[in-house]
Amino acid sequence: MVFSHAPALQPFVNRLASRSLLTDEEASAVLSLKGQVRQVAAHSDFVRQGEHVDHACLVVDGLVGRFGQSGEGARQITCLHIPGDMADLPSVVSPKSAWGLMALTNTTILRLPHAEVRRVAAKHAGVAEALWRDCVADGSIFSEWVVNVGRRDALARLAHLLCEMAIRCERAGQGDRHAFALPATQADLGDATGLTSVHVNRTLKELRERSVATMRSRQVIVEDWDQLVSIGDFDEGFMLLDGPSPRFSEVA
Amino acid sequence: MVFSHAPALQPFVNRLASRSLLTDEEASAVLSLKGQVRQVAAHSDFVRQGEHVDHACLVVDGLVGRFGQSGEGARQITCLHIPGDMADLPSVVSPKSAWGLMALTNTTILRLPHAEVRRVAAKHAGVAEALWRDCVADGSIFSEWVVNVGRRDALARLAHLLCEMAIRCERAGQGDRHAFALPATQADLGDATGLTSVHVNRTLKELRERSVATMRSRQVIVEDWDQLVSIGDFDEGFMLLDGPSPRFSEVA
DNA sequence: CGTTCTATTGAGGGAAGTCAACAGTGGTGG
DNA sequence: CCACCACTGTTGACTTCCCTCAATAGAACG
Repeated sequence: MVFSHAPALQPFVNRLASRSLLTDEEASAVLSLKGQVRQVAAHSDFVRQGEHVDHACLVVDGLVGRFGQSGEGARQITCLHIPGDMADLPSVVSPKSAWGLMALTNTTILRLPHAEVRRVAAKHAGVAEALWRDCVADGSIFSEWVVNVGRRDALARLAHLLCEMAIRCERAGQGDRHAFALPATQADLGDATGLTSVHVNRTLKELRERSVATMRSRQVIVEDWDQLVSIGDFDEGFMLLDGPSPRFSEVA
Repeated sequence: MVFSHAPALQPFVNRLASRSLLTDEEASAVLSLKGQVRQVAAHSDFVRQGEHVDHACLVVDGLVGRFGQSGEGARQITCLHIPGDMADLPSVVSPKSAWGLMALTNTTILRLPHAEVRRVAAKHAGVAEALWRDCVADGSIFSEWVVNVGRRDALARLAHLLCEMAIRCERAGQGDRHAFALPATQADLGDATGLTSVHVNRTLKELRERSVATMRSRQVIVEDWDQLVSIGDFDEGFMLLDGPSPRFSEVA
């Protein structure tokens, strides 16, 4: 059953509009995309690595992890997606999924057929440009995660992750940087930071004891933002938050 | 001085064409891009993190590292770029560079003004699509690096990196997977894998003693490809090498 | 109201880091 | 053409951060 998903799509349009200038026509073209709503149970994979997909998944509610797997089955989350994110936008352009997607908590997604997205992108160059830019923003986050996992110790890694999620939740209108939802287990955080759940536990304890941040019942409370930023060596430059880039679609 | 850079651009067109279908007109539009050739000395940065750039850098010859930095100055290379790669293609769409670029060896680059690239992308939707897809391919590699650095031990990390570079060099027509150039120091490899140069040294020694691969005078000799793949837990799926994806630019 | 996740804590081990010394290697200038 | 110097590679001894294993407590769920 297909009807207007505009309310579910609005956060995604907002996300696009934060980095790209969209005309009203383009914004409403995106808002009028048709798709199917799906519920995904906590801890279940809904896109497998290597699978060919013909739709993209917009996170409407919940939390999604994009992950890769090592041969021994160890999982590494490479990005977390919150409501308003298109978790596998790259698949629109490259339909064989090089990653898996899992729901970390009970999650609602909107499945948008590639054909739909492609049609809109083909018709509106400004939309194609915005989607391209959105992929670049995600790539920039992956890049920073390589730095995080490769060059920072456990305390800094977790602090960095919390900073990133704080800013992203704030911008998405889901709480603010001092209090936001992060419905992931300590094991999930370990998969995101390249640590074990045991070490995540000890590290969170240290952040708590230093009165920097506390995580309880899937909520993060940041008591000392500046210290969290300092411990996490966090510079938000990689998130590409400087406002819309000039559009070039119309240039002759 | 501006003249035809078609020979320098051809490898880039080949790279694009390996993942995207380009018409002859589109290919020649890319080939006719104007730019400036620059020499960059080994170990020098030529794009700084956070800098606003107005051109993209095509690697013509040599080896380039894309990197991020932690607060203590520790460098983490997030991607290596070989000839034919556009090292900072994402900047075309997001001109504030969230990463730095360094030459690992004496390198020749071709600086292509964003305005030029944007003009061609705006005129030829198929080129825009190909560039978007190229950014996605790079993003997929970042993602895999997160997995590599986060979930594999030193031996596997290096083996994985060698596999990746072997395939990429082979596809770019620079040697084959059993013998290719990798003009990086052991310290550089450490920056790429999140290890210290000392540990890279010990680990390369082990690969050598196991008769899997040898690195000497900036050349990698792979003696046992299958074992290298096995040790590195390498699955080339993430490189998006399955041939051109269908193009959607013309769809009404 | 048990069952099953999830969080917490301790003890011990191991992979990689740090520090330091020395050996190759390659480029440059006298 | 050789001598020097800076860079890169190699190896050893010691340290540390994080992992592994294991046991228990707490929370969520039916």
